[in-house]
Amino acid sequence: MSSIYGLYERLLSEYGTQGWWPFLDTSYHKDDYSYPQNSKQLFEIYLGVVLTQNATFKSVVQSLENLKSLDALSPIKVLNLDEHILKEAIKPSKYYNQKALYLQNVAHFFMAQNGKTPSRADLLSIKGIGEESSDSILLYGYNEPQMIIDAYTKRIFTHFGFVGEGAKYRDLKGLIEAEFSKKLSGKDLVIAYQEFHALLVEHAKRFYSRKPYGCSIHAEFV
DNA sequence: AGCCAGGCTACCG
DNA sequence: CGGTAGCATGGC
Repeated sequence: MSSIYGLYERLLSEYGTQGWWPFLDTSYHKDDYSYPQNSKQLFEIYLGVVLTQNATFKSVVQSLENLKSLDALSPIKVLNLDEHILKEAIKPSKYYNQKALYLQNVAHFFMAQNGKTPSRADLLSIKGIGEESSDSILLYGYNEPQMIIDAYTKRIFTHFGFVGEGAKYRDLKGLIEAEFSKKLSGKDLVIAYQEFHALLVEHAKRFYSRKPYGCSIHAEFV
């Protein structure tokens, strides 16, 4: 087995389903893909997406808990929060000056959206939301079939030889989506993208933090 | 004690 | 367009 889909199946058998996104809401259960179920959970994804940019999972949880203790997990409350307080709350997630602005931007956007599903272009127009953040919001927030490409995905795919060093975001996204959309559709496709992304992160945390890369799974695909 | 985290914007050529 | 400096904390 040497296909990209084969890697997905192999990682799934290795680590199992990850059932992923919301950081704070403990009502979220693995293998239940019906989330987010309300506006609060949806906005938490927007917050998490911004905070997680080049930051660790732990630090994002810390920041979200700080915001929660300030009762500032809703867009209007983020906007009403004193800027200094907001920055202090999200400090663990780095770049707090930039991210405070980004959080205000997504809060405005979220309210203007009024429940509608945004387009990818709309999301990209927000200062602070790039390609990965857009796809994360669409895939986990709105269950739209958009594969997320992050630094780990690129690292693993380059190491496996699926793409060259110079591959760009759209190259990786196109490659994966072309193969997956031939095999799956509808909700199954969304779930596969969610799980594949989460599995790549899990795998990368174990084996792709530091060179030399590689593990037994890589050897199976050479 | 360093190294490095699930990026993005602005600005360079 | 493609490439990269700057952002800037804290866990391991």
